[in-house]
Amino acid sequence: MFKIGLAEDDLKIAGLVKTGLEEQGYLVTIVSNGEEALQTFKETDFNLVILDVMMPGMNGIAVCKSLRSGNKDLPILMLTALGSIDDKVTGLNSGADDYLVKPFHFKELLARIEALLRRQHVATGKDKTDHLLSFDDISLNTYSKEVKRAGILIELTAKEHTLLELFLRNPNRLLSRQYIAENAWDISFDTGTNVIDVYVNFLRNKIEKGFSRKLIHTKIGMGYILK
Amino acid sequence: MFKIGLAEDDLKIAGLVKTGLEEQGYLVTIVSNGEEALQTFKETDFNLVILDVMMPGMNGIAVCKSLRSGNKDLPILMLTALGSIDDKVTGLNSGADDYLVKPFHFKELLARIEALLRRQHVATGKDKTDHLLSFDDISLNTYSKEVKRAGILIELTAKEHTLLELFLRNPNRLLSRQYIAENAWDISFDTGTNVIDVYVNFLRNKIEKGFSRKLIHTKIGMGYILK
DNA sequence: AAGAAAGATTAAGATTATATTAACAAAGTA
DNA sequence: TACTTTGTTAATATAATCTTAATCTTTCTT
Repeated sequence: MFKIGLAEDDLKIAGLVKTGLEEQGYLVTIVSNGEEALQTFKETDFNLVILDVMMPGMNGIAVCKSLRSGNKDLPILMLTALGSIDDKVTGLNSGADDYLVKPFHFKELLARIEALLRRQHVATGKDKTDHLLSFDDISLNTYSKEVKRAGILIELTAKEHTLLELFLRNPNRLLSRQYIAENAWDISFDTGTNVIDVYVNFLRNKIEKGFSRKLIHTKIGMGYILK
Repeated sequence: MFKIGLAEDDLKIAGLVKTGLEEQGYLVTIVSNGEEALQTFKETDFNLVILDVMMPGMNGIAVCKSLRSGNKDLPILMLTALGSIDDKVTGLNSGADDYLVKPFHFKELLARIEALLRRQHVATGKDKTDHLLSFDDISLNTYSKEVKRAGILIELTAKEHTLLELFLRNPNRLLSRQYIAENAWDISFDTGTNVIDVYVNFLRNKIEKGFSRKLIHTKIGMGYILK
């Protein structure tokens, strides 16, 4: 459940946006001037705020700067009737993440909100679609434990699954045998075992045989990498 | 130094954007169709990519989706002549972070790029490029273990990689054989070996052959220096 | 300039790393 | 318990890397 703050003095617009967002399952808090916005949105539990630039008293730009100085993570979307380029640039430079000009289509506002939230969540690692890992044409669902490549279901054993998950959580990154041993097995010292090699081989047979692109590559003397 | 990828088939626009961004200190790589975009921007060292939606062959939406599946972090900005709301929504929903309609003002593009990069930096908490070592036109990614010179991928063995990394961590600094032996090999006393000389030679063959500038220079009686 | 020292280059052999297979052990299931 | 599946170890084959040592080239010293 995402909590969105909306600072907008035009009550008609505010109401429409609130209704629309609530239909999408968002929790919306409306304020109608800059001071109130600053006061309310300082709270840490807002996932995103929408600021109108033109408001009585403190304007959106000032609110944005002030919010930014206290909370660098908060996604801020500016909303305004001003359409001139300089206004947009000023808005974005004051710390906003996006800028939308009125009149706007609700659909576009929604898409921009989603883009911002998506990014926020990817970056902070707590994406709501976190259980879906994918790379190239392979995907792994940590809930259903289903693995598919190019749409084709692949059956993996528990260890193979764990190993693939480790690779999918670290794409384009070389994983040393040591690292794999610690994270997919519970080996913290060198036991002289070759389980990892054997399992990489098992995994390759299942996810690469019959497909043209290789996924797991060997870097001799270093480890394995998914790319 | 941020590296930006630009996929745009209109060479006039591409040129203008490139020039403008380069004036701001960005490094810009242009491609002119979707397939090329996918191929080039899959590389791990782009900080942001700009995709035109309408391109010959694979379009921007498809490129965006595919890039997203491999790299969740990469900021993507879509650029297009289509101004309809549905196009914007489709673009944003395919994984883009922002969407700009042509004709646009360069100032706005720049402000939006800066907003995206700012967010990226804030969200990841630290310089996202601290695993990238570089000197002149050579770069080494300590995550993916990829080495490139002037954009060309160079395959190094484990020892060669370790040796290059040592040089890149000590640019413009003379490294004695003793120092190299201790840090890239595990030799702490003089064994009378010439492995280092041999490996510097191997490394030179891979990173200097075919390029005009020398990187590793010999200081007779002292050691080697990267400059 | 000649000889000595330092470094570059090459090739062969030693060493190590990896892929693959099979056998065995452990765990789960009927 | 017997059977099946999964996980682990070990052995082998193959390939790549690393090291050594010999020779060639350049630089330094006298």
